[in-house]
Amino acid sequence: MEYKISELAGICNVNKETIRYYERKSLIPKPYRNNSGYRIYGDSTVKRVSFIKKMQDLGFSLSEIYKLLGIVDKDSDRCQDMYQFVSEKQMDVEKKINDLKHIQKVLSNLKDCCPNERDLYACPIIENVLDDSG
Amino acid sequence: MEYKISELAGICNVNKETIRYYERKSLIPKPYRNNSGYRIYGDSTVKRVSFIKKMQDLGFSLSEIYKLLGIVDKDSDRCQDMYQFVSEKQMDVEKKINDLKHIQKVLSNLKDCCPNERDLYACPIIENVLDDSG
DNA sequence: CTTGACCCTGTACTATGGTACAGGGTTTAT
DNA sequence: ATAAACCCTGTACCATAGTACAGGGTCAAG
Repeated sequence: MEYKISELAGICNVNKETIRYYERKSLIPKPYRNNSGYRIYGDSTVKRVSFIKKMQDLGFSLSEIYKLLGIVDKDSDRCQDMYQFVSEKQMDVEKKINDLKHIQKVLSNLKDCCPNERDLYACPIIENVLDDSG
Repeated sequence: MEYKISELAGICNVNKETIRYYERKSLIPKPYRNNSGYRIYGDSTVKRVSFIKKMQDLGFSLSEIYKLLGIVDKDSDRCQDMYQFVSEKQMDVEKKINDLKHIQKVLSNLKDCCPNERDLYACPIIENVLDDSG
């Protein structure tokens, strides 16, 4: 399948300016241009933009994602120190999961303890986040 | 205990400009000032700044944190719609944990499959992130 | 054959979350 | 009593991740 920029943007649920921005930042390859100079994308770019968005949601920065995409692109420069980079990310992700589980408990307590919307501001539970977060 | 701005910043491991920035943004209360106009903080601010940093690491924005702190401050304005806000955040957090678990698997596969650092850029596993991320 | 919906480039602007001065006062150690 | 190491305000600047707009070309329908 072939897509013009707005179609790609629509499928990936991003602004088309974002697509051009990713191109400037070399996060996606320079696409084929038709006779009018329009950018024409294939399915691999759909996947790639979706991947970028996914990773971003999970707290990876665009420069980290750029590095990870070095593997996809088989770019030996960007793959320098990739092993260590992946190891560090593993630890980050581990920690993030644990912290999020804690937050999950706190949010859940927050609701259980104050089922009445009006009472929330007096709820003592939020203090636990502070107490446990050190 | 009482702390001057640099002490607070040191304990919380943030820049002292960040502390003043949080004050401007009303994320921390305006502190007591001594005779020289110096900001003097107590332990509650240590907790509060730590909480802010913790939540930030977990993907909450400062404006979301501001809202959550409305409970601590018993501010009925900021607590408007808090119940719904917390419910939404619960779902976000749930989703984030699941996605991070997936990333964890991918990162782990990435290392297992290519124990030689030089081979990483040829590793086929990263494609899975793309394939599974839709 | 023109109107509207696209596309292009280039540049400027935005929000978020800080960070870095400049220009001045205070405190502390020698 | 003076230098180093703090503190103050105010403003400017930075990176990240976009978003908007000006000024112009292209294409498809009526």
